[in-house]
Amino acid sequence: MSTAVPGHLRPLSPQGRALEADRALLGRTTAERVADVLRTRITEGFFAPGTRLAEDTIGGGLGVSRNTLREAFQLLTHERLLTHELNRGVFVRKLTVSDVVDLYRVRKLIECAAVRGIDRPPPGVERVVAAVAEGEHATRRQDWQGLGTANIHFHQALTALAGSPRVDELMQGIFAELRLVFHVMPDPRRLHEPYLAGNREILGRVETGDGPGAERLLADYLDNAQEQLVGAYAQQTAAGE
Amino acid sequence: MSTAVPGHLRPLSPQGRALEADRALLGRTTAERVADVLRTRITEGFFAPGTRLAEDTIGGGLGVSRNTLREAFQLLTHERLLTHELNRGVFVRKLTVSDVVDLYRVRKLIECAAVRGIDRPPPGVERVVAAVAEGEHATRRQDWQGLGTANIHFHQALTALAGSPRVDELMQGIFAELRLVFHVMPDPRRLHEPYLAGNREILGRVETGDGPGAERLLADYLDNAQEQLVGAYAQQTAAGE
DNA sequence: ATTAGAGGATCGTAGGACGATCCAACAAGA
DNA sequence: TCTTGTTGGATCGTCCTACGATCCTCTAAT
Repeated sequence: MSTAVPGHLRPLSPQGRALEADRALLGRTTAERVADVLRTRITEGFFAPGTRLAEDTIGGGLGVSRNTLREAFQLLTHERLLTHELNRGVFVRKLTVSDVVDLYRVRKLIECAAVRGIDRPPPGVERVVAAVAEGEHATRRQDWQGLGTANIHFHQALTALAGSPRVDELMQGIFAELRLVFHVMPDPRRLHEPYLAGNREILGRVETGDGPGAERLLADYLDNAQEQLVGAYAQQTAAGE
Repeated sequence: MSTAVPGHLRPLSPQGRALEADRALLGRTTAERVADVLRTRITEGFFAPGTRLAEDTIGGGLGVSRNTLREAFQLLTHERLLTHELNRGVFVRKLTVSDVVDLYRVRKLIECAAVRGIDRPPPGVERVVAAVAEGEHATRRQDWQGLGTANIHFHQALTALAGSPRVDELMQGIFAELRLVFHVMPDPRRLHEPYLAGNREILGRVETGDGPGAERLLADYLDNAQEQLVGAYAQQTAAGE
């Protein structure tokens, strides 16, 4: 089951605060760790969309009981990474075209709103800067997979500007779903490289506190990306069936 | 576990379509039905925030096995209605003041964005109209609890204008959390009645296709509501401890 | 070729077991 | 008195087994 931060321990001493990071390793159930493993496998493409994850096979392979595994499955089902069909089992999610459209609808709504209000260099820009650098680094190494990841980090950093834990969580899910889409697409370079320049441009606006400018760029950026992706994805999924 | 719509049955005949509504009762696991029961209990205030839900007690009371119950708990934990503490069990969530602040941050972000783009009477206004009517009806009957519900319906209808299933789902969770807040507040009339006029006013703007106007009203509305609620909630929670 | 079964695989749910963890109460020591 | 063990009970985390229900596939009969 999922962990809550126990809020009633004791007032944190400085040393106590230093250990806070390690808490993630402790207060976690097996189911959560299993979910972590599977999540990674899925988002990295090891389990392709449509793959069936049988309780027996996976549970046996990971050495956990069916109960525990089912809890992990449920976690991931809630994140929309798996779909669950009654009496048939769980499958790696296969997104429809209209899913992809909705993904971009949400992105436009949230990401644009997150930057619109900016009127000075906002707290949290460092993460945006870091993500752009990460993308350029990956490009130099011709690591297109890594570029895709950096791209996602860029947009996560943008949404983080909204300063809302709930929005961050929502978008984390959105981006995880997006990865599912990316994994059925060929040629990751063509998929990700075109947006590198746009990222830097948007970063420029954010750094100078030009929220409306950033929003405009971002909106165009996302419209473009959606058009590209949806077109290619429609073909891809049509071909796959 | 959660149910996916089986997409491979057959093209729906007219009669088949008529039965679609009943499917909710069938293709659902026990865990989901249990979650429904508990969700209702929680949002209606039967289980107050902070209440512990012991596996034994609840499972025995509902006549389901621990496995199933744990799945239901997990569902609700994901909806943030329960918190789970390792080796201690699950509790009805107690929101902090900063939770409430975040709730309103998200509402402002989403709801405003949902109405901003409007430039003509949008599809889906009927639901907004209906919600306003529901609120006025409840007021006439002095049903303040019902007014609160109508209020939530109003805002759900607004967010639905964005036309995004994912946004709808997010906001459904947000409003469920909000109910948790309402239940620790006394005097539901003072809590909900002041916003009745605002609702109608906003509806007016939406109906005439004045998106920006609706957004402005809504932003003020939400700022006000947040201020009111946070102040009272801070007192209330401080008093409760 | 279509349809109706039969069989096998897998899921949904129940129920039991046992170690691990937490909490409260109590005892010993500074 | 306050602090620091110690102990016991309650509850959780995880595993295991079991069995009916459901779905899928393959075969046999029309």
